[in-house]
Amino acid sequence: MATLTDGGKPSVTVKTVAARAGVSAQTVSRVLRGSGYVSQQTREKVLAAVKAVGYRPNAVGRSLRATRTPMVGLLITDITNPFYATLHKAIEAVFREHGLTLMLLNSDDDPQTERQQLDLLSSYRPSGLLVAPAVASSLTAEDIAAVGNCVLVSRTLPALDAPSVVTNEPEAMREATEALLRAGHRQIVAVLGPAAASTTERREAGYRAAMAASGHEPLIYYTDQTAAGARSTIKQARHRHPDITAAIGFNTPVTEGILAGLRDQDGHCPDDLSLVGFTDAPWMEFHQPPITVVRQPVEEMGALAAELVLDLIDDKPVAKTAHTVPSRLLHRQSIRSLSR
Amino acid sequence: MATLTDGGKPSVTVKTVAARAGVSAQTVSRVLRGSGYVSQQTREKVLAAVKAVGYRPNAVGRSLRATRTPMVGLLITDITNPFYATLHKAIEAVFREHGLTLMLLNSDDDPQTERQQLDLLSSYRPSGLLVAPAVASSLTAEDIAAVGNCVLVSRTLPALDAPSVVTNEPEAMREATEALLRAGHRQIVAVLGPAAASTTERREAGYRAAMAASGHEPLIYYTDQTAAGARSTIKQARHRHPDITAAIGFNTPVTEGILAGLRDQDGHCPDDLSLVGFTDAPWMEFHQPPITVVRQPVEEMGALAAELVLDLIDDKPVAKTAHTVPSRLLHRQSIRSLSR
DNA sequence: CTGAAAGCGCTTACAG
DNA sequence: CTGAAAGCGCTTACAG
Repeated sequence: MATLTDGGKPSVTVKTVAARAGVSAQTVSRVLRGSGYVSQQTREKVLAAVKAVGYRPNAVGRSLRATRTPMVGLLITDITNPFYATLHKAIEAVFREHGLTLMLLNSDDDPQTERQQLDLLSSYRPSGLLVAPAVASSLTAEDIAAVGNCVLVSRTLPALDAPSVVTNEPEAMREATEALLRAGHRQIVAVLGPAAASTTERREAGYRAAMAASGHEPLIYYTDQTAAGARSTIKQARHRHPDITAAIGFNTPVTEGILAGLRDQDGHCPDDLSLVGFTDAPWMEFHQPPITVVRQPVEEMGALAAELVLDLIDDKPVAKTAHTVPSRLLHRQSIRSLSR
Repeated sequence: MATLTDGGKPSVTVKTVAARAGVSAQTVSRVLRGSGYVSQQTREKVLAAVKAVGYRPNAVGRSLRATRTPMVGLLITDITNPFYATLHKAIEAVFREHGLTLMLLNSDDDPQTERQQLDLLSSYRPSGLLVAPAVASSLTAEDIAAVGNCVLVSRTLPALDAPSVVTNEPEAMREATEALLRAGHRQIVAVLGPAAASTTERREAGYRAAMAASGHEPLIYYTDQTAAGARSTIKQARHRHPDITAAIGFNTPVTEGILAGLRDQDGHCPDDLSLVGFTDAPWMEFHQPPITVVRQPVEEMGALAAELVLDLIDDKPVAKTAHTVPSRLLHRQSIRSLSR
């Protein structure tokens, strides 16, 4: 197998094709790109030569000449979070139609790794960038401008005045909290993500608004947004506040962690703890009880974010504001009614 | 924002740095790569110049010269299948340490898309490739040799004589089936993936072996390996064979589909249907009942596959055989005992 | 220890 | 409709 540096056999390039077809290299290029006028006869000769010599285009040469690579980065915190996996799929589908490659980069929610990954991406001179910034992200407006055509997804960052795609988290979270309040719950713990994340802030605001409006005390726990973190957090919370009757899960992993922790304590949902999740997952539908959840339109968010990047690439005007896609509360059966 | 073609301001290259530092371009290159001898004084001058002019390396130029890109492709069927998401994460972690970028490509389990994605990857002249081939994959040994340093993951393909990383599916599946048989089940339906997939073949073989050894009739349904497909399949199976008492789920999505379909029919696990899954997922632990499952060592499989690619790149000998990582059955509570 | 030259594969002006 | 020249940014021999 080839190493990174060995020469190997002389490679097949446009020149090889040109020689075989008896034309010049740029005529080959024209035929291959389908741009400019080429006579039918020449085209056929070239195509035949391409087959004959087994030519395979080299994207690196093309990118170097173009000073841009037809590639967009997707810099997220964790691909094993199903929200991001679904987002990736939706974005990729849009870009593929437009001949753009989506390059997935994991930051592990670590600012240093995030910066490394961005530098890496940036070294390929990509055409655009989609980011869900890390919690303590150190990315600046300049970092992002250096790549260009950047859109934030799900998470935003005050320092970055880029367009973003988010969902109406405050309203959706308020609605979720109100559903619990309406069922008679008063001690409702919100198990959130990292305090510094924009998603936490926005969801927390909705929770607080609902609690304040009803005159009840908010109870908030921050986590690292993972199932393991939420699992120990919910146990701690229930231990310290035995009067908790309901919980809200920040995202799918956190909701999983809440249920796992509850089970660790031999508790049952909804008898011992009512639950509302944020972001749907397949298992929530057939879980016993089925989990009431704020359903985020993940595919729609991905598609919109991709379209915004395409608009930026095409120099179309894009508002540097939050583009909001609505979520809605999906009532299932994880809320126990406390009304008597 | 920049389009793909506009010139923009003159870009900062090694030449810019060289001019600023009063040295030649290849001295800059030497300092940046840390290769060859450079005097301490020169190194400092160059580093200062790099900062002063805001130089950012261009990987495209480097790759063109090297005729290889330090990038390995991961061509899978569906990133929203948590198995692949976890696999991606594990592989990426290994490659990152070695300065290799992992490029994720979705085939949607469609042979045509798979070929397009491989062509795309191949146009970047990557250093290696990891593939879980599509069901009716048309990939040939030549296709793969053209990229080089290829390792198959999870799924294999007879036409491809490449090293592969798999788990001991026949044994693990046999063990899972035997656990059901031991609990007194006789009508056990195996809800598998696509008939043509190697994973289906291998898991089916284990299931058949166990059924044959116990003298009971196998009952097999093939699916498209998605939750939606399995959902309608299990309903159909239970309708046609009302005596079914147990099911085996091919992978996480199929196991989800079985539970969803069971619920659609107002059935309950394990009272109306015992269940064993293949491939663990977080929710299976706290589901009521917790799901008994064959746990695949996904991270380990990913790490091993990555190491094999690294070995191939380094021209180390790698056996073109299946490298097997053991799975084991994790007993939880989704099997109802029928013994009286 | 450092530099001048050449070339990786492609495509963009510029001619004809 | 087609071609000769140049250059995208980098690094590999080859000299000194």
